[in-house]
Amino acid sequence: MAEKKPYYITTAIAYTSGKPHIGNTYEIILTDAIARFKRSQGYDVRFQTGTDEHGQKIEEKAAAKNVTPKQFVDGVAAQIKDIWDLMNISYDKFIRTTDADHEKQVQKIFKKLYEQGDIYKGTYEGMYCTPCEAFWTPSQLKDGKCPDCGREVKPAKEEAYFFRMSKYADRLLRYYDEHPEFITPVSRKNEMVNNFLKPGLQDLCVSRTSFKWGIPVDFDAKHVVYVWLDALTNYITGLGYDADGNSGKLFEKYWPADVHVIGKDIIRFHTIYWPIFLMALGLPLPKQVFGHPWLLMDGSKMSKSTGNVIYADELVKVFGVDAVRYFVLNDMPFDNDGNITWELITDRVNADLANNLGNLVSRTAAMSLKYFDGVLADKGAKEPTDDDLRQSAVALAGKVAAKMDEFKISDALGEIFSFLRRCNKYIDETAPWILAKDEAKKDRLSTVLYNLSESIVIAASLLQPFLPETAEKIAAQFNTKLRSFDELNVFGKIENGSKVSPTETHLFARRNYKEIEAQYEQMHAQAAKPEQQKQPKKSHEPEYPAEISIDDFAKVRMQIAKVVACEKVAKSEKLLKSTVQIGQETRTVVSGIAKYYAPEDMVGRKVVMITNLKPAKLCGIVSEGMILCAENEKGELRLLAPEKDIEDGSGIF
RNA sequence: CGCGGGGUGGAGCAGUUCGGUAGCUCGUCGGGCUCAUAACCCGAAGGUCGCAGGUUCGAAUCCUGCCCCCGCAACCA
Repeated sequence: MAEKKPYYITTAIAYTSGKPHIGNTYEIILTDAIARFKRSQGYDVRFQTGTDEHGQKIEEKAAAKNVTPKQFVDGVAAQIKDIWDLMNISYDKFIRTTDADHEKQVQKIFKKLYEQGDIYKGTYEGMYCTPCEAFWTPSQLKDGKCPDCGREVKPAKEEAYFFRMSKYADRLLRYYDEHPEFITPVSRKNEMVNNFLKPGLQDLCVSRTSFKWGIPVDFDAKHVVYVWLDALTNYITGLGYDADGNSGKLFEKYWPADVHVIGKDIIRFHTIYWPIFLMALGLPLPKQVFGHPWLLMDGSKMSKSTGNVIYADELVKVFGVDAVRYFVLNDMPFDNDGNITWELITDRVNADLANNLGNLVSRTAAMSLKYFDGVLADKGAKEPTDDDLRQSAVALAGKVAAKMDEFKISDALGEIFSFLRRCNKYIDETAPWILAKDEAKKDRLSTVLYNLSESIVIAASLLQPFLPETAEKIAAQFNTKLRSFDELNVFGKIENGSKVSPTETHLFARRNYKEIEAQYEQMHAQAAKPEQQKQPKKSHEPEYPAEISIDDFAKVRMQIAKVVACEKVAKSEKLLKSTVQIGQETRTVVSGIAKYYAPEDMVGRKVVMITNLKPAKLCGIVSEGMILCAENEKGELRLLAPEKDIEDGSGIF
């Protein structure tokens, strides 16, 4: 037997800052489908995923929850793993950047690069943006602010280690040229070249002293390794790479990776920094980096603060694992962002999975049982229409593989489902129920049902990478096994005399959207109803406790305030900065009402204000309170005002 | 001029690299069938391909200008 060809595929490791939503989960499903497909083609696949667990953000989140960073990431990593398992992900290795062997290797790699002169110690003098953990040169600043986040930066000097990126830039460009498939889709390549390589690569700062939750630089304890050097190397440490040259067998076998599947937002790290790190280590570069698009919720990016997050486990509760896998795989365009709504997924599941696939299986099985007690047999009673079906069936694997080679998952599924449609049509063409009425046509009827069953099993075998559970169920119903890829060019492998089992439950139930809506509401008793999503896209209903005590209410100090001056906050669409009089006191308050009130409308008004709210900085202005407004579903705002005039400073009870 | 993505029948998308009769799925309407999960099969209606110019025998596709949407970032006290 020929040696199986190795195939190493990875996802980006998930950042353990919180529970991943369906958009994050898409990546692992996508990678799983590719990995399973390659396995079915006979590759010796190794599929690695995992979690990225270091960094300042984690340190802060853990502190906020009063747990150690390690406790915090243990919790989130377990949650992530649960979701991966729920989604039936066939990973071979789940690496965590807090794994002892990974940490040790990162330290060794850092040291090695330092000793060979690729990493050097320097001082960073520049403008530091605390939230971004990033230094910027004066020329990089935008209006004197952080070009990344727009916030204030302050001059700072810090000892830091740097990586000599520029040294490798030419080699990298050459690699791009010699390997046109390296960055997929290609449209992203130009972005990298024009934005980062052509202007000249800056040396990259690869250590931090501003926080502790990271892998310590072992020869300089003040420093922790910059998170990208830590995270990216997971792809080799997970294979047992050793910087001293004692790498394990897995590494020898699987490196370089065949493909890193990642989100389009981190293409830069995977196509510039990662290859350069590898060059410095003297290792071959990954063959391909596939930057997939994002899954959007009803047209906008999912985020907790906008309240439009959908989680995989919720979807699974409603639709089942394979339906969710199918939806994200099928509805994601190749290089455009995809879109998910409860309505879209309902329609998709009904049309493709219940009507086309499920019903085909169910009607075929039902007829076999009804006419032949479930016994399948090719009686050789052929007719011309069979040829087209059989040809389509044996051609299918090749078509699917061609699409998969380009990572056009949706197109690959499209091939399979259009074949299933062909099968449904075949039933119409042959009209088995008419054949059944004529005893002389028994053999023809048997042949027709055999052809159908055979076609279904072929389709199911090809569906296995995408819908693993469903494919197994179909094979079980036809009392056969799913076929490997290279068995799919033959039509007629079901043994004569095999038996079909009755349909116990449908593969996929047809769902109506109202039902889904009700179920969703049940899960989210408090959250916005699906059909309301469209209007207040950005509004988010706070979750109120059922009741509060009078003491809770008494904590809020509200007073009448008089607006004495007001101006628009430059650089902001929504903010007004008002100066208000509250009795003797004057305060500044920033309010997000610019769309509904002009500054000149505000001056002279008496408004209701919370005066003991902790001051907060908005757009660099300290806001010392909150002006109360009513907000309707459309997000329109109306100021609250005393019904008759009353002195400013008056309390509200 | 911050960076990036996008605007194609009611919905979701393909087609744009290398110009040549505008395509798929869903929905709608009409018909057929009854094995099947109100399913399946056939047919039809429905598009000035964001707008305006230009190049060309010919533009969704190339060029110029403009409009709108979204993401990043900021932000709703």
